[in-house]
Amino acid sequence: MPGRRASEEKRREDILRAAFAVAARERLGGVTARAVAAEAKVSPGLVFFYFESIDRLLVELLEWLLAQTIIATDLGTRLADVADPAARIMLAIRRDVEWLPRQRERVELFFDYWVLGTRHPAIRRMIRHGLDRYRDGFEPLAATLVASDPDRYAGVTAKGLASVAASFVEGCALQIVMDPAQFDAERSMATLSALVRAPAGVA
Amino acid sequence: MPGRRASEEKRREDILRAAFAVAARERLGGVTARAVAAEAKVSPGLVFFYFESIDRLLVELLEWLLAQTIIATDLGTRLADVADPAARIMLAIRRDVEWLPRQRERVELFFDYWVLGTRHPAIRRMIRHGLDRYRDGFEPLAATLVASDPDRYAGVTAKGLASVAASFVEGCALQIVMDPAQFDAERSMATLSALVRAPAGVA
DNA sequence: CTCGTTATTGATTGCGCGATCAATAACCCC
DNA sequence: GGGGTTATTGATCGCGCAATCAATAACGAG
Repeated sequence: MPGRRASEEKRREDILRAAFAVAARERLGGVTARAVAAEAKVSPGLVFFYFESIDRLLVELLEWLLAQTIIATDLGTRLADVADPAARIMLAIRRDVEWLPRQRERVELFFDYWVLGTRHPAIRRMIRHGLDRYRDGFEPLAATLVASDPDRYAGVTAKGLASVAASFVEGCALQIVMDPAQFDAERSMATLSALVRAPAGVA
Repeated sequence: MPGRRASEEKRREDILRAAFAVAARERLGGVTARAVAAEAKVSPGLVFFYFESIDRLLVELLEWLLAQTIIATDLGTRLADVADPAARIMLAIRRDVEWLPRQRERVELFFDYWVLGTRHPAIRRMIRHGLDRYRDGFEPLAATLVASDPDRYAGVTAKGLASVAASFVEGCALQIVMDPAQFDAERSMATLSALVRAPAGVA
């Protein structure tokens, strides 16, 4: 029945949360006005009252998701406790790789958005920005590492190392989402450490 | 006008090629019966005559694509000419990373399929299999490398190394598709080589 | 030349989607 | 408690899609 119920931000957030619930369950393709409305227990029309279009809703959902996830990544930062620069960056990588399987729904959603972004300029920009931020997060760690032993890391730049680290983690994400059983995070981490001859990042 | 024209495999292939043309231009979402039919200059109905459903068409297109691409990867195999095992695997990685930007359409298509695969079991299996094959392609190279200097590569297994190499290349693919201008393949390769202290794979 | 076969057509059906909007019920203020 | 405001509804429109199918034109066989 029509009429005022909740107002302003409350409903917006309800609907966004509902959209996330639907997306987590049925992926981006399942996020339709009707499905979101049903999940939020409102009428389809209300979705368009708060978000002018489904497109707009998707953009705002991605914003919400990015904000949330970056915070989550910053949590548990005891990286500073690790003295050895090599061990520190390995730990950072390990932490991220181990985080992936636990947040598989979310990672899958990111890939959905990633693909959507290849055609949707606004989303593309947001994803780019997200990836850039992720990569840049490695840069201070990489810089410290390179500075700590210039001979060993001759030819390695902080930017280059950050980029390689990001590529590696993102590649792991791909494999994990597609076939979690097949992917052996421990083996990959051990291999990486042995390759680079650095501590494996086990705290 | 109805009637017999070409028959059997000819039309099937026409339609598959048309589907690929459409997909390359407009991505998987653009592959509709109408669009493919228009591209192949036949009527929409004919698409269903040869492929029972659009789903089926997409599966066969992926098969076609995988077959083609694996062949393409095998081409130019002068890897055997490179004596040093480390240089050889680095060259393999470099070759793939440099291939990515040139075949961006195709890579984007793979990602479309990848997303589709997260909900479509048959496609998921095919993509998994493709990724496995890709990873396994590194394994002989990795095995030779490890065997060539067991001390240096203590703790590195062929499987682990192959997996790491695949993750890295796949991560590069992600970044390249999203932001080709930003991604510096040369820098990444140089960093990787310096990290592993192996020749950079420039022939 | 004819007749059966078959590849091909295009109109059609049904569906789910995004989006719109007039009607309406809940709320606030005076 | 009445009237203006606004959040909310649900029926509705138009669209593009996958899929169906009766009609039909091209062909081969005899």
